[in-house]
Amino acid sequence: MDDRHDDPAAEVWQRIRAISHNPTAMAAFHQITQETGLPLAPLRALLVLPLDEPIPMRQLAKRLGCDNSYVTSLVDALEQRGLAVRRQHPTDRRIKVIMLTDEGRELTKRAQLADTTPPDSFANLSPTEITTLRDLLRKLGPDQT
Amino acid sequence: MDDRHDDPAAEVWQRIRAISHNPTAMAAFHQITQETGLPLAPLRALLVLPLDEPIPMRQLAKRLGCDNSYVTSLVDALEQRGLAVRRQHPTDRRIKVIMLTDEGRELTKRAQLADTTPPDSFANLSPTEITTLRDLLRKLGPDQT
DNA sequence: TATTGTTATACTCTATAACTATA
DNA sequence: TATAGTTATAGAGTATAACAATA
Repeated sequence: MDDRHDDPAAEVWQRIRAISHNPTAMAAFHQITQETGLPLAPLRALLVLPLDEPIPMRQLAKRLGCDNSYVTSLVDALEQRGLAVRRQHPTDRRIKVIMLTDEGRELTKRAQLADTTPPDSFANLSPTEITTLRDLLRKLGPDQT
Repeated sequence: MDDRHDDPAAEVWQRIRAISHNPTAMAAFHQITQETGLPLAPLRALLVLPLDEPIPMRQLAKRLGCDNSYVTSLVDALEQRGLAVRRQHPTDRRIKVIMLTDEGRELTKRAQLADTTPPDSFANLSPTEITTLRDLLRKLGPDQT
């Protein structure tokens, strides 16, 4: 009657995507965008910004896997809201480094927590089941150093 | 040294998202967009279109979980490329039904295959491991009738 | 000459509001 | 009056190409 789950591998694949796209999984994140008015993309940019150490724009582009020109607008959005500032690189004057403000640091920590906290349904699994699941997922790689 | 995996649940959560966003997982899909020039969103729309039975625009909007006005542009894109056609509903003249063409049907089947085929790394798991994984993921819901 | 960042531009994705035709 | 679809518009996300300043 239900032919979607004939193939266990297909069901696994479908479920992995369903869980990761689960709206409740992104709820905390969207909550932040509501409160701050900061769009999702700049908020994500915060996740790859070091809390303490300034990094060049170019480095941010590499971490986000996006174009340099797009980083300009991303950092514009952060700077407009006082979450980050651009500074001159001490030796190479072509480079601008981006650095979180205190406010930006607080928001970043909050975003990181929202980003790494598993959905509530994880409570349905025992610790043993979680480690079994972890070991199986490790085999699906990619290796995460 | 590596403090990302202290918490097994956090690692599971991270890996679930990493696997589902794996670029190679979307490669077949992007391959189709390259070949056909059809953007990603209209291609996804094909996935929820029945192969044989025409459905109203409104129904398509519901299946995609998007606004009616957006369906208009989605179907425009499909129609411009000869993948689907609009027809009058036989009894209610407000309604337009959308129906796949032969070409659209072929592309849809190809897209469905690309969408449901698990990544190659699934070969790293034995059939037993796959079913174990499936059972654990079922507990993470949501229930999928 | 090569590199860093910015600007201008354009395309995709998607929603809201106003509108037309039909029920 | 309510419903189906369309149009106009706008904002978010993102890239390419041309450009300025610096190395």
